Amino acid sequence: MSKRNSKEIPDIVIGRLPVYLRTLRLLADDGRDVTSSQELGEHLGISSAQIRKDLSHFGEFGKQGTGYNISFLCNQLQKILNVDRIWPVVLVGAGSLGNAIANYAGFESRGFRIVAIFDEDSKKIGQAMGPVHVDDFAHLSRRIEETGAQIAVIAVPTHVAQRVADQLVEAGLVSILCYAPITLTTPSHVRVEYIDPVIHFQHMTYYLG
Amino acid sequence: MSKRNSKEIPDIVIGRLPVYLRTLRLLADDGRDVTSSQELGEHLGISSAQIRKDLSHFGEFGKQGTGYNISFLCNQLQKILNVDRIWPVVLVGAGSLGNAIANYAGFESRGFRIVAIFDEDSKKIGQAMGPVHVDDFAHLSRRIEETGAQIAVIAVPTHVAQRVADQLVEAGLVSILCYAPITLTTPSHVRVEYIDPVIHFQHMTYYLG
DNA sequence: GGCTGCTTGTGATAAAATGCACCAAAGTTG
DNA sequence: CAACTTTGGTGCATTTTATCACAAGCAGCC
Repeated sequence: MSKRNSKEIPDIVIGRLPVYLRTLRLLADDGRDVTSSQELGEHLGISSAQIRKDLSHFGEFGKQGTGYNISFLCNQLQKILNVDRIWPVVLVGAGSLGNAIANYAGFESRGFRIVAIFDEDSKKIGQAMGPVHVDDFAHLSRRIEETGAQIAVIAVPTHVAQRVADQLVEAGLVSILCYAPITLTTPSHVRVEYIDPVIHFQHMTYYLG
Repeated sequence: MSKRNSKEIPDIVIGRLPVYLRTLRLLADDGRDVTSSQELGEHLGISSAQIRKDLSHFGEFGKQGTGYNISFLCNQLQKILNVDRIWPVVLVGAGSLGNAIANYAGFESRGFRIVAIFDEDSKKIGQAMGPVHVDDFAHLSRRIEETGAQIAVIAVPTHVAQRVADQLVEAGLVSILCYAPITLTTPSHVRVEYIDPVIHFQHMTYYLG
């Protein structure tokens, strides 16, 4: 039976589902039709029991003796994660990082599309970048309304990141992925996640003695 | 008393230290001299008790009634994380993501320096990119030996990432930061961490219903 | 049809992480 | 200088997370 509604499922479990999905899609690309919690676990470096238990929060997707049908499980995970559709995403910051994100071709197949890019630098406004043209940051609210975006990416220098975040929240966005190396202060209804390579480096160097 | 040697300290604790360090440096840049576990916790959205407990694994850095001297604590954390020096890092992949990483100016102040960039595309080899010129991936081993690098960044397309990882391991690297959306298979002495924005997006969309 | 060999889903159990309460030390105030 | 406030460090309780172990289900085969 498919278990309780969302709220009670641990966030850490939700966090692993995208990794499962990513891996299953790669297996499917390899031509594979079925897999097992054991194979998946070995590939990901986690225990098969954990994978089974994680999935069991949402339903029964496998068959005893056989394992999981890959394309079926992909579909189920996509529904669970709400990526059985395309989410519009706005990007703030048209520097080299913004450019790399805008030009990345791998978003669409996994449920996301960059629908607008903003910057304050008049030299950048109007330039083509990836699928769109750089827009004036002053047009943020209007463009968010037009596109219906709920997700933003911050790729601006550290010292302006908080100000940008404030304006994104003001414009009604509720999910922010922040590449600037700073912890943002936001209202509790806004979910912020962070990407900072140096955090990973420093985690590694601890063990390098 | 400064507690047990490294091995017994939970990895999850180590993972928070770089965030503490990052935040303390920002406070210092703001001209602040002292802070408290409470202030730090509010800023980071975690409990003050957790911060105190995390730090207590390594020694006693605060003063009752006052809190923590920021520059002192920064220095201590830098020593603990071994970033009281500059670590050479090699980057594989000179596409737009590689370019963004190579041009990022924020590494040096936090303990890292890109000392080489590799690609297989002869049109890119020789180009200036950030602080160095793109080198032939075939020269990997030699350049790693010359630079003494132990850390690598993978910024190549998904379908070549595993092959690149194999060669990095072959060349003796023990720490890999992978931007490709794939879980790499490596020997157990190699530490791999991942950055994949879509994983974060999908985590967010779960809650966007 | 009835074995045999796998694999799932899950309740029970173990381990780990977090939060809480307290005390001593340091600073502050009047 | 004494009462009061603030804050870090620490042992304990609680909560969360991961692991174990096994009954039950399915597939293939003789």
